Amino acid sequence: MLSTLQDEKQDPRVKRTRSLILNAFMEILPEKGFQSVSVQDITEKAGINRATFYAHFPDKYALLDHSISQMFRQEIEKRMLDACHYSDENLKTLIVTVCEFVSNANSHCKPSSLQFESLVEAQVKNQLQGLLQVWLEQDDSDVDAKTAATAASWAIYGLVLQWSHDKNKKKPSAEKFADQVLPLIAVNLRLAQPA
Amino acid sequence: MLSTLQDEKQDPRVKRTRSLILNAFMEILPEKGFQSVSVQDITEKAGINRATFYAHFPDKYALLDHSISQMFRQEIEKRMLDACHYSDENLKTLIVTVCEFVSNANSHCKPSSLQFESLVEAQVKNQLQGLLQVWLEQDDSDVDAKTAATAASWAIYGLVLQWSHDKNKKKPSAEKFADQVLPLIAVNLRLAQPA
DNA sequence: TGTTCTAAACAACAGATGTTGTGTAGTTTA
DNA sequence: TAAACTACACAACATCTGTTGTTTAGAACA
Repeated sequence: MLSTLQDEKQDPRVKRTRSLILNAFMEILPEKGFQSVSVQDITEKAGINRATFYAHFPDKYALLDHSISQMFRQEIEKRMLDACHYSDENLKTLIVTVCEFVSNANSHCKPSSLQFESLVEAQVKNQLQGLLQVWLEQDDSDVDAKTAATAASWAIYGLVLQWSHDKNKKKPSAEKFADQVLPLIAVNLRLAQPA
Repeated sequence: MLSTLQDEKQDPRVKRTRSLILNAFMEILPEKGFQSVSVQDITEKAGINRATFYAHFPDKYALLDHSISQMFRQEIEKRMLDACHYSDENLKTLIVTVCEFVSNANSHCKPSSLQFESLVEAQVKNQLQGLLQVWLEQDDSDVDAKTAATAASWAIYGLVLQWSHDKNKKKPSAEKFADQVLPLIAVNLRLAQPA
């Protein structure tokens, strides 16, 4: 399921234990939800001693943060968004990716909680911002890449969250939604002038 | 310091205890920082029993959320931003307000923590979004107020946060910063078309 | 293969959270 | 003004977190 991160030589026990923790966490999350899962729950499921958990992660929040980061990065890599340049088509794919990711995160972790959602948010926004900034810097335009990437990544996330919380029967598909908001985002990516 | 919220008839003990909690919290926060302050600390400072705290707030996070909400609302009301209409001038004032609020929050609560910052963020964004939506709905244009307010409030917060974390010697003042990002935000508030 | 190093198990502890039932005190009502 | 209602104090409890020192077991090294 979750592949190991570090390709360099690592003590096999460390890799094994870390993998046990991550796998146990991903199994238990849909059952219990993030808020009510405890470190004790996770370590029981993983079959390791609770004190060992703290050698790998400072707390369950760090574990969630790491898991989200890894999963979202996989979604980006799967679509090769990290290896392409800025275009409206790629921006649309990015927005759809975020839609799908947020929807999946919320439906596989019931009941959701504020802390869960804010960690998902922080992680996804961070990666969005990094990616958009790289895209813009490759583009050789005179836009302030950092400012543009910040405004756009935050706006994307805000809009996606609103879309994902939409209980309306007429809620558009992720594709249609992305088409609708694309102009709004694209203009941010063009308008930020260097100070 | 903190005024009571409920103007309707409320048991004086409830008001008194609540006020003790809020005041104690605001006193202890700059000393200890949010992360290391405990409910026990707060109730000791307030001179009430710990179990009583839970009759008023489910946890310290809810207490922080409530405090931020109230303080930010006061900042909005102080500048009468809740009683005016949308204009570039008022939008600029709003951005400056957020800058000042975020700067003050971060400097009066050292060491800051992720959870503190994400609660400040959630609360400020929420109020920003509400206010911008009201402004746009009053404006009688054909823009999708909700979408525009979402994109803009998130972009404002993202940009302000980046500004507030800027360690650069040449960091612009809040006023100058607001001038710089105003075009970026303003265009969001004009571009969201009804679906 | 034996030695050294490192990760994990284990038990125990202190501190904090969240809850509960009972008694006390303050407020409201008739 | 007494009775009824409600908020708070209090003590106790279970659960969880984070930490620590010691022992055991696995991995790396010579």
